[in-house]
Amino acid sequence: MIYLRRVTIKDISRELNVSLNTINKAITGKPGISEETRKLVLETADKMGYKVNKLAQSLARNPITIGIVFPNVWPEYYSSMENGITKSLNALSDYNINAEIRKVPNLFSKKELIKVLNSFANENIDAVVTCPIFEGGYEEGLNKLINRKIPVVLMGSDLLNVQRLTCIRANAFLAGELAAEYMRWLLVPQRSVAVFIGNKDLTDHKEKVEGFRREVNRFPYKINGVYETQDDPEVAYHITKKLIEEGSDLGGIYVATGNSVSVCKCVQDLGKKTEIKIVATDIFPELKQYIDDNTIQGLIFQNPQMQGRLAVETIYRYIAENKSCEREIFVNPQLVLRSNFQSYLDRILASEN
Amino acid sequence: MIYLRRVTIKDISRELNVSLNTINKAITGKPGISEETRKLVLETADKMGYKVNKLAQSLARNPITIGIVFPNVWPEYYSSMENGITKSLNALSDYNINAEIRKVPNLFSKKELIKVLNSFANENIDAVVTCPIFEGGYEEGLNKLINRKIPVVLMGSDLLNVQRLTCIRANAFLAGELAAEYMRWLLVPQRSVAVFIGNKDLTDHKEKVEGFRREVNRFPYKINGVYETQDDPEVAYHITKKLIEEGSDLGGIYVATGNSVSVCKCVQDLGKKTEIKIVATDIFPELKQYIDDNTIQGLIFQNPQMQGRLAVETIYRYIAENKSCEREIFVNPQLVLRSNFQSYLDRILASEN
DNA sequence: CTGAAAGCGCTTACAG
DNA sequence: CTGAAAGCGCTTACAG
Repeated sequence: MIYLRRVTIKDISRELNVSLNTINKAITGKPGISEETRKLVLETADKMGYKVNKLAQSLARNPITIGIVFPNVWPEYYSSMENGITKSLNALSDYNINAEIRKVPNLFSKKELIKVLNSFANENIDAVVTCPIFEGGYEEGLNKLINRKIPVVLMGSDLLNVQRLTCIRANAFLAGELAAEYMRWLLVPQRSVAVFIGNKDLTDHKEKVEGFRREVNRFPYKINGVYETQDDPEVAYHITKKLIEEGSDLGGIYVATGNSVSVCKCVQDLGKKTEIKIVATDIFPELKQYIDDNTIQGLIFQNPQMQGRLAVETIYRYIAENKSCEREIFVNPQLVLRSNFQSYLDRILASEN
Repeated sequence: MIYLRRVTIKDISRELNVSLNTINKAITGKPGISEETRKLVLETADKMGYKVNKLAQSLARNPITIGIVFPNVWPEYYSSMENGITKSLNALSDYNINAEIRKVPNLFSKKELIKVLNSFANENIDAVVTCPIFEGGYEEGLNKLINRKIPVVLMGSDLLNVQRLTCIRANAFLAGELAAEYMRWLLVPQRSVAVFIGNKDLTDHKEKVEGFRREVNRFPYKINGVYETQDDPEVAYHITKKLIEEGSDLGGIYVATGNSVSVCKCVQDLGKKTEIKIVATDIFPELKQYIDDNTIQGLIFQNPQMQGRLAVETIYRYIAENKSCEREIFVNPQLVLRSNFQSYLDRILASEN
């Protein structure tokens, strides 16, 4: 392979005897030239094997600003996501792109979220990333942005009644399936499994239950019930305790939400560690002890960091490079056991500083 | 966050009344200025919060060429690796970097490999990536490069007696551990497990066995034996058949190398599908049917594509950005089950075009 | 050891 | 609708 100088707009300019400005307009699809000229330029560019140099492009154009807003909860999930966002922003910092990150207090802060979205609409922001939690209620803020042609990327869960650019989220259905498939090997015959979620109204949690159900149907075991922890560690502890004391046939718990630490504590407190198998969700340092002492047999890692990275990269490509994107982008869950837990944790912690 | 113009070398130049060239020399560590000036420039740059713009840098400097050579075998592994390499080269194409990729016929082509390395040494190549398979025998070619200060990155396995820049490889030990930990749940009590490798002399395969052994020691099951398939599907079939016909207590097979398809076929032919659990290695389309019909219960994915990506990115950072790198870089294996197999396969296939 | 100039490949006002 | 010029932030010969 011999090094070949790349074709540049100068080459096209020379070839066609047309100014650089005209070529730029043709290639970037900007108005102000005749269709005839545009066609000629595009054809010649294609023929000559021209490919735009993104570096030169970024260097020359005005900076891009992304507005980002998400709830200040579930640190093991949202901090990791923010981390992914920050990481990819840094990676793109030379590309003349920057961001404005804001947070709203909790999952239920719809009004606060709309307020932030409105302020983005007035601040000359080029694109917005946000995390809706429930199935609706954000339209007021989002539609104002969309009407102004500001692309919106949703993360975590989708909204059906909003013309967002794309939605990036964990494949929750697959997470549920994977948990059920693994649980099958852990379970002693004739035992049933309880599923813990945060709240039945959360799309993400609904889908996990659905996936888990579907997969369980293939196997000779049953779901004991689906329980809402309301994201409260005490509730999680209490439900676990009640289930165990009921003396049912409980053999496993799939914790599809946070609070797995409470569940582990309870199982240990009641001396049921070897009897009840636990498959939990997400990876964070507090889980290490429960992994090491075999209270937890497996984890479903949702890779929130990757979701953050994809959000920034997708927007960048859309705005700076004019590239279309998939209507939905899924991040696939991974199954993590004791032996590889540490390697995941290391990677997460390493990327946090 | 208000948009702040970045500090550039022009700003420093103005501040110190020193030419751009001098500042460039100070910052890039090039010779030709006094220590005094260098120190002053570096301190001022730091104080002003200067960060180099890599885009502008790449645009201005001469192109970088990487020489890459690996054996033309194990397509499910090396093609994926090459794919990762090509992908990241494309991603970096605007950065004024290109590559020269060569292949040698097989695992044992030491002489051919050395010949390619020698030609790289004479071709003004800025860095070399190669895949040694055995523990030695490549020194002649590698040391010539290293003596000429051309950085060498090893992939797949390491060489102890060579001053390579870094070695990027799958964490084979962890792959073995993970396989053993999962196998534990699959295995019916009192059954043993056979381990299939390609060749006992391959570092990678040795380490897998070691990791598998270590983890098995924690559990109440035994290793039936370690068998070499010599990368021959017929040998793999034959060994499987012999083991099953011996009527031993065989309950599972960990296929740590290629040829898992032969193993599956044999197990099916002898009607032992439900009795013998299989954990195999790598992900490729031919495995789909054996995953779907539950002949294979799990896969250890070594992410060869990621290894390729990391090789290119590491070299780029080292040469273009003058960044040091870790002495060893490990890619961690992942456990894949039936429910998420398709999502991995899709990703691999999608990235192949 | 230091500086002034040209150039990398593109975009962006601005003039015609 | 089209063009000539300046500029993005750096590097690279070359002159002094």
